[in-house]
Amino acid sequence: MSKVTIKDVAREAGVSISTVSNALNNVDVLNPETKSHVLNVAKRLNYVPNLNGKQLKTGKTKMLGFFTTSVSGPYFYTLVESMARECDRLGYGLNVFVTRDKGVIMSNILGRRVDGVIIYEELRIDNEDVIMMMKEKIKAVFLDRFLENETMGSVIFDSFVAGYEATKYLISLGHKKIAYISGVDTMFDSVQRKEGYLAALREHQLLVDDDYVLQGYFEEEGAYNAIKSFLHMHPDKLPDAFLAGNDLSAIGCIRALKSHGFDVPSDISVVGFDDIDIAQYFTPPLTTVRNQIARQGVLAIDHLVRMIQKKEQGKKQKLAGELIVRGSSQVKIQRNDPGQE
Amino acid sequence: MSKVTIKDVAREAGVSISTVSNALNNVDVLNPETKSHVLNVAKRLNYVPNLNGKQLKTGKTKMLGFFTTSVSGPYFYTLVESMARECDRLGYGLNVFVTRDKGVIMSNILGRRVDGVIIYEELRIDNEDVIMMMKEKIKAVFLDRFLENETMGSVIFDSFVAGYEATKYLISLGHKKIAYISGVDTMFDSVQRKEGYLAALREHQLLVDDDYVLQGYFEEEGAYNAIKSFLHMHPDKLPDAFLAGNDLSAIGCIRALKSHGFDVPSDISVVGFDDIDIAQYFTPPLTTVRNQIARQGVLAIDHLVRMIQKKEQGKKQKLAGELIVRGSSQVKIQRNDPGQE
DNA sequence: TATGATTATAAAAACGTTTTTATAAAAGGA
DNA sequence: TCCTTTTATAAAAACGTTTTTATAATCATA
Repeated sequence: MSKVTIKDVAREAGVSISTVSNALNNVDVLNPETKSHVLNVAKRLNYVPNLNGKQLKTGKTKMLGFFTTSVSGPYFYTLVESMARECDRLGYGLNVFVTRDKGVIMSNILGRRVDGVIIYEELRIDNEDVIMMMKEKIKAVFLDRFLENETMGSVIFDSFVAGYEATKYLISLGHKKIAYISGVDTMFDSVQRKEGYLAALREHQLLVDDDYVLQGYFEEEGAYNAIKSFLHMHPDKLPDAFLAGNDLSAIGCIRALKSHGFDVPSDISVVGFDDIDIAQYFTPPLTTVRNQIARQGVLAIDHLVRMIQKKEQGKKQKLAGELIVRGSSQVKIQRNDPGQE
Repeated sequence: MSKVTIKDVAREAGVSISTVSNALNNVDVLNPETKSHVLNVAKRLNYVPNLNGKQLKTGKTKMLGFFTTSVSGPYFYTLVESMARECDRLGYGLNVFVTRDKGVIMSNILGRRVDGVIIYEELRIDNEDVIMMMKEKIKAVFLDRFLENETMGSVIFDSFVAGYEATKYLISLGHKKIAYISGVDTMFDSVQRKEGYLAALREHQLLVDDDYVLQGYFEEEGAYNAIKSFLHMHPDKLPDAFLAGNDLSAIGCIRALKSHGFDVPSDISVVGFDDIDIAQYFTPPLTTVRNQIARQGVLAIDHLVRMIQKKEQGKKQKLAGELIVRGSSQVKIQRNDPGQE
């Protein structure tokens, strides 16, 4: 227990605890001398206010919560780092909960451990919970989730358009057989990107083949394995290009292709999403649709803090991607001998 | 404010608040019927205990704090993920503070926002602060820092031995001119690894050349640039091997070497440290000294929780590395033409 | 000089819990 | 039957703050 309390300071300084409180929170009502005297005593005693007492009384914790299923990988660390820094800048702390336990989540949110929350979509907080949060006037911003709800905020990346544009880009290079490496079907981004991909294919009357939709789980290993087994099962159906659900899958995909003796991009083009920090350094550097992850984090925090401090209404913010063309994609080479490798 | 409090539950159930409290915390003193009745009412009213009230009274927050300068990159995300999961498993939450602001750090620690803290060494909390933390009986575990202090815990990786062994390994392959890519000199691991490297060189009467100690800042880009400028400034002093301060620098180093037309490992061997998740998938797969990062996180949390719950004394835990030989290193090839490329 | 307004400080209430202490009823023993 | 235990619940105190209300002293005004 923090030994020295406001009472000790009051006693030592020979004033009342309200005077100490006023001095510490510089409520401008005190005689300047009294104030500085109190402050000196507080310093001398190494007084640090107990935050639990403070929080109980004020109802504010100056903490924001981030609830997620993972913090691993470039997507999450970029996000977390940007949010944590923005919190720090704004005088908040960030509580990171890596859990799927609804009880933990709800007792922390409704138990007022934090003044507001950022929720990563994969948690799929159900409607009932959202309604309860609304009733309790919880301030919340959802990431990568389209929330119909009026009072909650959300920041999403426009994955549909990103998928659509990336596919159109590949088509424009002359690729016809384009495969998609999907994430998990509970993930908004994965689904949206696939929808965009399918829309572009249909628009160009290109083949929509179920075999061309692989499961890579948004992870390097997942994509690697998916490609390996695809090449094994359908050696005759080699696509012209792979559209990977995110950069991590693109990297796994390229590794798998390389290990089978294919060259990227001259044999097969690969495009990813996100433009994670290592995308530009990979060999070959990844063509990708940039998702300003750090910006998402900052926007989410800023919005949340405004909702808390300025009673701002929750709003939807949708960020557009930007196609970054690098070395992992190129114009389709029409080979004379169709059976390469 | 969470509208419904324990008082509301008490009133609605027709009992006293102490009875409600006892029912909720199943203190076994109540008539089972009373208890279940109270529980039902609480559930019906969607009662969630206010954590600030609870924390104030009990003096426990069931939160641990992690104070660090960054959460980016494989090292940190592996660490944070493992700590957050272990916290969740043990019924704690994790507060992540990415800051260098001593005021923020101290007011959160001494203000009892958390029951205990994990401190990443780079923060270099000074001795005065450590003493104050001791006086206040703060439970703390330091990561990657050798704390002389008796009452605080620490978990470190034995970077000296790791550096020594890695260097000896390179020497055993026949390499003589071995360069080291250092991190920052305030980082324990970087310094220790370098010391181990130097010790091994001396032991084998090998050249200790200041030009062979580069600054890579423990980052991919940093190492990349360091190698580039080294190759530019000393084209005649090409080493046989690079010992990179961590895997990220090893990756940057290899990229730079490749871009100059060198092959790794046939021209130059490269060895890293940590065995980050992508090390095995890199091309070539990295030879590295494994640092069980996730294990460090778990050990730190477990130890901290025991210090809190079982009043365990703070102790020092030192983890040994393990050399993982992969594709980025090989026996030195004695070329006839010493001036390759 | 007496009165009302202002200033500076103190006292008390409140935040929502848990925990200690008190009270009342039921049960047990002689 | 009376007294002592036990059992079940209620009341009150406490945690460390902030905030509201009260009090005393000073100041201005008439």
